[in-house]
Amino acid sequence: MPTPAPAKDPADTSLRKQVYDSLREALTAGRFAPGQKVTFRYVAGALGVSLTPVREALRRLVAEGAFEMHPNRSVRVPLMTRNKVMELRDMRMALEGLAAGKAALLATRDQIAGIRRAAREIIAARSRGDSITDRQKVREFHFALYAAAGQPMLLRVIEGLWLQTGPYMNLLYPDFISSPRGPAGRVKIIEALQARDAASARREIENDIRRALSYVADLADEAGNIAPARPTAGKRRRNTPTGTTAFELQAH
Amino acid sequence: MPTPAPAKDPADTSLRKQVYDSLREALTAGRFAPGQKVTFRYVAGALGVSLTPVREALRRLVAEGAFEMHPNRSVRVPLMTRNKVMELRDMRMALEGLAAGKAALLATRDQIAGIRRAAREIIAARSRGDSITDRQKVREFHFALYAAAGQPMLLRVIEGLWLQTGPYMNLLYPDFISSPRGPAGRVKIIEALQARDAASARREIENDIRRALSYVADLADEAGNIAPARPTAGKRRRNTPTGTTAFELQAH
DNA sequence: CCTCCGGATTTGTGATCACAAAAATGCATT
DNA sequence: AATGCATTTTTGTGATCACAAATCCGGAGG
Repeated sequence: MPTPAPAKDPADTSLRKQVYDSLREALTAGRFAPGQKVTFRYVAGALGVSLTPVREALRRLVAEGAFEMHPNRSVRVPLMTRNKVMELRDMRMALEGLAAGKAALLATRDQIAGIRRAAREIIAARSRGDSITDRQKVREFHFALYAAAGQPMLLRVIEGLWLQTGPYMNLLYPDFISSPRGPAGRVKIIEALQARDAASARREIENDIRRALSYVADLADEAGNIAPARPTAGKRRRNTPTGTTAFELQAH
Repeated sequence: MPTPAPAKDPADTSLRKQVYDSLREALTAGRFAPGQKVTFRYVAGALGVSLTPVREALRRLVAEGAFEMHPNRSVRVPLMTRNKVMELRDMRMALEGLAAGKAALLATRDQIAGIRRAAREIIAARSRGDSITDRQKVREFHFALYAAAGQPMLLRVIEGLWLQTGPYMNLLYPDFISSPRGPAGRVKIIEALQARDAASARREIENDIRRALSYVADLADEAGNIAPARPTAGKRRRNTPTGTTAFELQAH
């Protein structure tokens, strides 16, 4: 039973961790609107826990940049301006390029096989228009690659950057993924791994990230407004749980 | 009055922030021994606050990698192995090189002046053997440079990496800083800024970090894994606590 | 209709309590 | 003296309470 989530620490059953995972999952799944205010008591109510674990989970996500806390001490989902996306793009190019280069030098046969399998599953999902598993497998492909670099601290930082870009990667669908060069880049990466060609692996990853994030950046204007859905102009009266975007809770 | 500390959010007077700053400062000042256990109640007692703000501050530092939490749910100061230092070295080279390159393209005349001033103060402090202000000014030099890149998210990540390497940078003193190429590198960086030469600025920063962190990495086996460690020896567990370094509190 | 101001409500912060897991301690047995 | 086991102490976790700052809301005055 391969769980899609990294499941980094299966032994941690603390409520704090559960809240953290729930929020993180909801964030990457785009279940929070950019700019939306998130109160401690709302999350606590939605998940049926007290404030204590919610505070710690939310604060950690703030420290990781997944949420941001304003001087008015209110927590919101960050708005992405074009400049911010470009900044994340450059950081990701630098670090994921570094990881890909290391991976090319160190990847075992089994690891390469896993990466190739993820690449195949991306093509399969994409061919049948399943954008959900598409995104999931893209993530799997990348992190299987970076894990092969054998640098856990680097992996953590990269995960943090993905968490920040996560909500906005939905914007790549369905238009961007129709681009012809998508699969070709991954093929080249796998070839680079087999050839132990670090420079090539690095270059291909950098190109991949540059293309995708530049595309996203062009969709974000300076105000942080993004094309799809969410007019958001209208004021919300009370943040009754029905008014805001659903943060579907799993009962406890 | 330029306060040496970044003072990112002067308005935040919460106890949590104060505890966070105290711990961070104590950590970079080397007032915690690597591997030392840090309990919530100890910190709370030392600073005269309740557990609540301590928990949140410590957890944030764990999220940032400044401390690490073991599966036994005990918080400790991380031990740096040689591999970890090398990993941090490569990450810092990538990100700080990126920042330096951007800074070369964007730095204003005033910003360059500030960077040059920090460089002069490094030389002054070093010539009179004042390693405390030496380190402080080195930090100032680097972050003035990176701030000129105008990329706040990048700056945050770099700060996180410095926080992790911080306790071990004491190892550079007093031997390493006698190395002849130290001042020359900074001169070249400033020249690169004036010439708007991004590639050169990047290369010089990378060289600087490579030299310093490689030096630390070679010491890490002894410093990180505690002195004894006969390669063939058996258990020899008990990392003699070195008498619990003082975490000097400021009363409240 | 807009602005400003008052109180009522919401919301983050910090302290305290109760509890369970983990570590430390003491004691008896071999 | 060394080892196994039960007890006590320490320590992290989560819930709850009290409080102050921020926000919201409605009405008076322009």
